[in-house]
Amino acid sequence: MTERRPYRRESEERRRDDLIAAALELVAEGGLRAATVRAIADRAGVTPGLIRHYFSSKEDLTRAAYRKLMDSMTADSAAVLQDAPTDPLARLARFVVASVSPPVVDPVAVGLWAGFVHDVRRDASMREVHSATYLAFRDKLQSLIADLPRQATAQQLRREAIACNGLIDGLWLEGSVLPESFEDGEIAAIALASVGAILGVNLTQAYDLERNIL
Amino acid sequence: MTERRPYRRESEERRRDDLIAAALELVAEGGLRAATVRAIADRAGVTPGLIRHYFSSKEDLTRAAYRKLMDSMTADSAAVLQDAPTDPLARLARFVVASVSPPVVDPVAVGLWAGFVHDVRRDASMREVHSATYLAFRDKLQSLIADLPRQATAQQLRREAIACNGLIDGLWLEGSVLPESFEDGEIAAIALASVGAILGVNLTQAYDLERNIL
DNA sequence: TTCTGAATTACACAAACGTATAACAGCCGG
DNA sequence: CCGGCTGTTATACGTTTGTGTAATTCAGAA
Repeated sequence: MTERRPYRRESEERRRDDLIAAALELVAEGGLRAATVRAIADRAGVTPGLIRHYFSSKEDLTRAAYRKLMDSMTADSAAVLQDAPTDPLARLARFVVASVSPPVVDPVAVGLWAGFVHDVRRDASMREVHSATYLAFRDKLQSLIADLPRQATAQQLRREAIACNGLIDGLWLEGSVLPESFEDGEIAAIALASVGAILGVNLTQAYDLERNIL
Repeated sequence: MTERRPYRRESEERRRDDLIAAALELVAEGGLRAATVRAIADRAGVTPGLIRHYFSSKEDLTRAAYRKLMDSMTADSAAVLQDAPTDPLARLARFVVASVSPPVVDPVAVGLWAGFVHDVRRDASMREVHSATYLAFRDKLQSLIADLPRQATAQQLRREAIACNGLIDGLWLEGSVLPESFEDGEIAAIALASVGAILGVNLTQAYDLERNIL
């Protein structure tokens, strides 16, 4: 007659969220390899069997976790523009800076992203999630660029958006993987100057101006 | 009396190289998870035990494979400048284009890189390999920029190199993960235009000019 | 040709993996 | 206060993992 572990019954939504959160933590720390059924259950404070009660397989949980990650990333970048200024230059400047600063730039996020790369390339449904998120971010960037007081063709707009998005991604990558190689604010300053150069506008000035007003 | 598998004795270098190559193939295909001792041995045409004869542990083999990957990447980028023109603008243009074109831009390479990210962050020796390779590439880029007929301070040079490197990395990433989202040569054209804009020079023209001469 | 030693195979082992199933216990409607 | 539904735990199974060790066989030296 051994003691049986006491437990609480939780709502399905709560349990699924907890399990997904636990899985993401583990993937961030040690890659998908570290996110075993037992480790996830332990982190979430339940026993392994419960996972299969809420997810038909470990792969199912993995997909759910990836969706959650991507959704929260898009939400973060969108939140920056919530109370943004009306001046197009200042809006773009703020968006750029936010994209290469914490919490977006974060070793954990890169680890998470890297952990899913292989599954994204293999699994069609995960690739779809990835593609949608990526294009949503780029489209938002492109709309911010289109609002600038300039003249530009559609093709030029597209290419500028791709370039700026690539620059942001690259700086996001480097800043996250090798954070000790850069001074505070250096990446943000570089991002502003470079995006401004690509677009032919002065983002640095726009950012500083709006900052001083506040 | 079962039949024992026949085999050939090979040099240590040959065997180590084969095992490393097999490990890299598997990591590229399915991440570190797929690179099991047995799978690597099978791919290399030997039995699993042999791996531990040449590598003290699987982790040891992993480190060796990562070093090999990074070394070959630096070698690839260096090879581009082997028979490069003398004009600084044309040299930089060629380097930029090569960095965002095959074989550098390659889904396999991104998969490989992503597969190692976690181990890079955890293991000090792997982080050192990563850091050295990254900085070597950026330094090369910075020296190419410094050769341009312009005036620039040391800090400005550093930041321009970081920006261009980030842009190249980002385009490398996007072009590799979502190759179907871009037309042929589009990424190269974007890279030339954007790097040129960041540095205040016309790289597109320099690239086309040198191309027409050949 | 024979001998020797090192490269290679073969086998074994404990731990950890994802999965399946049955037993328990918390909680809601009576 | 009490059944019964089901969320949850417990346990077990077959596979695969990395690793350790002994047996074998290839290739060069003598």
